[in-house]
Amino acid sequence: MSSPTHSKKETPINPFVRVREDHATELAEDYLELIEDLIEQSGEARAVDIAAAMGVRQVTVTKAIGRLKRDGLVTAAPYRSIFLTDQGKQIAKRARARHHTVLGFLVALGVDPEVAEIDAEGIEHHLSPPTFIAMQKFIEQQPAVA
Amino acid sequence: MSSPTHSKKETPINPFVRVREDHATELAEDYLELIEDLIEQSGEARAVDIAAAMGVRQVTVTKAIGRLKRDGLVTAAPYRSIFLTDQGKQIAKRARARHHTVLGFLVALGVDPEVAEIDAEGIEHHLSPPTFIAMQKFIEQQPAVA
DNA sequence: TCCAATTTGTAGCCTAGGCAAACTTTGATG
DNA sequence: CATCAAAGTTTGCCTAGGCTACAAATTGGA
Repeated sequence: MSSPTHSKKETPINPFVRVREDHATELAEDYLELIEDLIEQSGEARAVDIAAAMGVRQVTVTKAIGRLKRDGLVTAAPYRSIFLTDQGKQIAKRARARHHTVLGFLVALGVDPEVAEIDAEGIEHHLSPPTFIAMQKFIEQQPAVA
Repeated sequence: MSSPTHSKKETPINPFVRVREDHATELAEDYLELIEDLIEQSGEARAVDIAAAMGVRQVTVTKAIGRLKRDGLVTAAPYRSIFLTDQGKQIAKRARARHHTVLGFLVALGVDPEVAEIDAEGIEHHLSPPTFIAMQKFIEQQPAVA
């Protein structure tokens, strides 16, 4: 059962390597999703609100925004609020869809929504497409939760 | 500002804070579980094998082992192989049980075992007890997967 | 026994992501 | 329009967790 060399982009064979790669993008996704939420809810994304939501100090947000800017995911002028670039919006949208699915899945599994919300945040960045699809199928097949 | 900080700490921690805390212990758990595996499989845990399994350089293993030593989870003399302390064994045992359950759950969900193995590594560190129990129940209720 | 390959350790460097303290900018209010 | 609190930034520090390059110890084979 050696590999039939299906020319797909190589997914890391090593699970630990995969996890390390996931971690590298995970915080960025959380920030982007949060920024989009704040803009929708309150019209703008301010560092003070991001810090409160993330449970970190403002200075930590400043540094994180700097990285997001460097990577072309947000735009931000000093002392002004933060905006997503198109690329940032795309990532935020995918992150939100994934979060929504994982949350729905956990609830369908019977997990309390509050607990599901917390756990979803942890696991949503570590799902390969097949697992994601399996969760979606499970939600669809689920009879009304009694 | 009027509220004098109702100082709760146990439950409703911010999901992002929870994830940060999980990340702090996650690598240690992976190392401990791996070390135990290596000891069982080959009689001893050597840095070179740990490095290969984790997908990192040996120097990275040396540093990680140093942290585990500092935290009382392993013992290791220079140029000798690595052993788990009782506390380390306990953590490894719990980690392995969790891994096994998550893997079984994903497979029961219909995910291909190879994919499940990779995804399990990512998500097993982010499950609260209720979610864990829900997964166990799901496995039990599952009819034999044909 | 001795030597060379393997393995482990050390030194030094890097980025991410945290923090506190001090400073600057903004904007609301008299 | 002066002031001042809130918000944001800068500086400097820390740990975790990666890396390369090199040094030292161990071990197996001739």
